[in-house]
Amino acid sequence: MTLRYLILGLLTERPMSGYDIRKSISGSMGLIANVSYGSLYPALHRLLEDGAVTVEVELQDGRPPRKVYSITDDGRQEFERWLRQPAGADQVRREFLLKLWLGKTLAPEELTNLVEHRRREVESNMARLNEMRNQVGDKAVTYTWVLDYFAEMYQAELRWLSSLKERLEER
Amino acid sequence: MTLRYLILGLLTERPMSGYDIRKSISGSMGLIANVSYGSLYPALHRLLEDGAVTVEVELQDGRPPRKVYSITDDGRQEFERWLRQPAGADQVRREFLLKLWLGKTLAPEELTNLVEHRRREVESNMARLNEMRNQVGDKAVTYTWVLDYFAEMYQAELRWLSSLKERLEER
DNA sequence: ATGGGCATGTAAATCGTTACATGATTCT
DNA sequence: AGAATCATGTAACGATTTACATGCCCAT
Repeated sequence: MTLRYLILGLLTERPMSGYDIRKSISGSMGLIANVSYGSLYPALHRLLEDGAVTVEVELQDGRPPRKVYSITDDGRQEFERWLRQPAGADQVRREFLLKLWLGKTLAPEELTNLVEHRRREVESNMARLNEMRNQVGDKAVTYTWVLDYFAEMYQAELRWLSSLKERLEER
Repeated sequence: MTLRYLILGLLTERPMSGYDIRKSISGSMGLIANVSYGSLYPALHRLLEDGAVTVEVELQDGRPPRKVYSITDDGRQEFERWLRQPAGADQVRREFLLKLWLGKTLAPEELTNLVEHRRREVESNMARLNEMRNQVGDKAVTYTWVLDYFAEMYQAELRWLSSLKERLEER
């Protein structure tokens, strides 16, 4: 259901095709959302049916036609209503934590592997985050705040991971 | 799919009924997982079909019979295999962040509301976490590690929230 | 008496991913 | 020559939530 509002939110900035939306999400918003066409296109059709968006087909030669969606007043209102409603609870699943939690039969070096693997992942996420920071461009302030959020989280996790590593080495 | 392994993991400790499993999860594991009966019972039936668990029915008077599930050797092996496989990517959705990200039309005080609301939630999560810490009992060490993880994360988020609040007050 | 705990389950609805289908153009 | 980009979509499958259905016991 949040995909609906994510789309509406993006369309408040400028009209876009499904393809554009996809690119936009996996680009700058890749950290908090990711979408496949299999969910995106049906969601757009649904929004159209509900009158929250309109389409205009742009014919191109040598390319499939682009269907450019624009948000309507109704859509804007729906989006603004959602924005002001209290946010739903987080839905988080970290398989890594589950394995750690249930991993009491793992040998110390297997635990170390698990932890090391995680560390590498967090570090690669952090690298990606820093790239984003270097190309902020004309994005809204709120964008930088969200980047800061992830920076804090990654740093905290790295701290935790290294203290965990120490405890594992002490045996 | 992780529900399958979560169940198996819990059953390595002791045989349990579906009801027990549910309680156990929403108790000590409430932070990383939550399960409804609508997914739990079918998952148990599936495990039984696959020979990963066995059942024994305990008749009780004045109560519905308990179906107590025990893990089989096959189930144990499957669980151990899963445990040693690299963990899948995190799946995280924080509606709060999405609203912040898209909230460029929100007035400063509306943003403040959003942030304050979030702070209260994080703090109540932290209180819940501290309760858990006080009743660790005979849980495995890995349990405390996971608790530490959440403590770090909550603290980091609170830091971020207060710096955000300051920036909002500066206008 | 009313709500919560005990205890099982099914059905419908929702949400999302993966894989498939198509096909031209441009970059390496 | 082959990969990536542009651009749309559907179908099958999988996971999960919510609501429904049932019914006794115990504490307030």
